[in-house]
Amino acid sequence: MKPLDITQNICGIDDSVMPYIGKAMKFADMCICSEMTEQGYNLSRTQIVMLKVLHQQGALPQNDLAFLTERDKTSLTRLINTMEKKNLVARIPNPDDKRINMVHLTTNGEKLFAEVRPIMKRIISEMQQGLSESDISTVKKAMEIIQDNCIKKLQ
Amino acid sequence: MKPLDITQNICGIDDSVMPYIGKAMKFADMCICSEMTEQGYNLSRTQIVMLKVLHQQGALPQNDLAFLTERDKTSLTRLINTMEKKNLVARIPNPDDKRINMVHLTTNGEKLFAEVRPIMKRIISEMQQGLSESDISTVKKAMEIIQDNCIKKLQ
DNA sequence: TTTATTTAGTTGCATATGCAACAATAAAAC
DNA sequence: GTTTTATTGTTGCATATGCAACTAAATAAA
Repeated sequence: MKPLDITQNICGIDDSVMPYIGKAMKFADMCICSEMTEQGYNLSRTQIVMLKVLHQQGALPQNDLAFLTERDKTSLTRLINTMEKKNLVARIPNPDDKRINMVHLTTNGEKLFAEVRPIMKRIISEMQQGLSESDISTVKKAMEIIQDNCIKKLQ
Repeated sequence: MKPLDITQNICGIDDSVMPYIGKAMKFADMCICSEMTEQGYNLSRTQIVMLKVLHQQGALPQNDLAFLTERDKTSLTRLINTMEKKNLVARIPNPDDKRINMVHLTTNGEKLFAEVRPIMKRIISEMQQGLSESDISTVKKAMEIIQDNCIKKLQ
């Protein structure tokens, strides 16, 4: 049986950065997840992002949370369900507009975020070891350009 | 209600490229999916990648396909099921080793890939509009570094 | 004021993915 | 040659996600 050509550009078509960012993202997620488990935390990257947004912004309606995190509102509903069961967040109805649930960090959620944050910082600096400041800034700029191009196309 | 701070770095913790690549990836996937639908093709990026790998490498055992595409073998099993139902690929048992299924592109699969390939090329060049050669090469290099760092950590 | 429209959130359904456990086959150990 | 181990692929379960359809509440239109 002929050997595999593992040098080729697998995840995309021809000359694009897509396969590279896709794979990097995948491995980064695995890395974060495995490290969190090792440290005894049962948290996905998604959940950590929620903790962070709520920590920085304070309580938010679900709709705003969905918008900020570029997530479908139904997906957000269920994510908040999960995090509520874990006692990380709480829904508090807005008396001024009964349609709205304000999502709060619980004390426990704040505590967990404070514990997890330095771990995340370390993981990220380990993952980005070997990238120069300029590399990082180029990558960010490039990703923003791609995002903008996509948004233009999607409208 | 206080306004949202939508300028902040949402998808990650502090100064990392993760949120940028995550979002770019998400939008790129949406873009590809929407464009394919518009053109009358019911194909995900994942499926297109499979078509491409099989086109370039010829028939492969499921295990090798899973390895090449960095995918769980159970996930691959079900992806091949889907693509087999759509008559894009076929499983052909290997007579020399009865455990192995060789996954082939069908004639229909080859045909579809030939049709879809130029569309993908166009989408990608549109998405990368505004990136210089050097940007692209920096991004690729950076993604490989991140991937390698992750793999080291995961071992 | 009453009706129509819009908005926030939920649920049903379809789909995708990963881990653990499994069956069938092949290879290694004895 | 028989037993043990490893490999290939599948299935069961749990989880995540998105679209369409829905309910409840607020706003606009009549």
